[in-house]
Amino acid sequence: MASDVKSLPPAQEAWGLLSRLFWEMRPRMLRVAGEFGLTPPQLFALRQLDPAQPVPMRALAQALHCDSSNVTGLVDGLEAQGLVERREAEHDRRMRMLVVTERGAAVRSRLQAAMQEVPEPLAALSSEDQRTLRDILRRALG
Amino acid sequence: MASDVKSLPPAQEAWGLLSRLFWEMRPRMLRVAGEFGLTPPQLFALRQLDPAQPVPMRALAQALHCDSSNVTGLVDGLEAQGLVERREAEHDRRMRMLVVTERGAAVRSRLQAAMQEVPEPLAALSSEDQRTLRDILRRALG
DNA sequence: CAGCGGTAGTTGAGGTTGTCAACTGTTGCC
DNA sequence: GGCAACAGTTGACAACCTCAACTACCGCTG
Repeated sequence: MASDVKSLPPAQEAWGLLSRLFWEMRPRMLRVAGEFGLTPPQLFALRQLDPAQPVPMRALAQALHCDSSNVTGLVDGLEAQGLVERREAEHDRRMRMLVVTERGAAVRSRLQAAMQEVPEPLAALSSEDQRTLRDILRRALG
Repeated sequence: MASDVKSLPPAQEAWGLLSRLFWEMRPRMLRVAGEFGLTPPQLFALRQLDPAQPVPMRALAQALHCDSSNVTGLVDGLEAQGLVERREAEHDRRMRMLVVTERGAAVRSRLQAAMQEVPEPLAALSSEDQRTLRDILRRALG
């Protein structure tokens, strides 16, 4: 029954292992979001925003692969916590530029640090494996 | 500004690249769920269930990292589509065993195949890179 | 065997996410 | 000026998710 695992193509087996890794990281994401008083979608939204460069809400909607009307509510939440501000755009009064506040940038930074923490299974690899893994992923995604 | 990217520890850079890969796979997951008439949580639930071995709902809740009451509604949906059945447990009448129906197993199988399809960036790697990647991930997660 | 603590699952309240359709205000172009 | 297109909001509606309260059941212990 389990013997056919051996016959999987290498890339497919690798992808399966990666899927498992990500599934196992889900609780951590939920925990981090909770620690910062954010819901997961709010966390993704804040992570997506760049404190150094305001973007219109439309851009955030595209980045999150969701409807604009959804972003309205999401930003409402972030704005209510003082993490983000809606600012009028210079040359187009239809747009509202999303500006990450100072407090928002601080939260985002700590949040990023928590999310970027290397998962145990990868951290346990040898230095050489870590470097090789990085090199391969650079070739794939760089 | 971007120069500090080079100074990232290999494992952390690798993890960052993997995070990006998974984020990019999100649309595919949403599409697959839609194609089978499932919502993403329902997809995860069905994927989690083993057609060969019924489990109590409690086990599914733990596997999904969510509350039991949530699973009630999730299973309601799957059951309404004839993909899953609630069956009484043999020796403990508190439990309801979740049984994947024949139709459920068929859907689950096609769904798994779609999700297991190797993402483009990994598929584009050389055969050697693919094998090396698999070997490293086996060491990390095997 | 009666009772008691603990467990499995459901229900209902309340808040968030997400989509779609309809709407307002604005822009760019003919 | 007029008009199609765009940005964002609103409202309706469905789903998700948690918590607290509840029912039914188990197992143990006195």
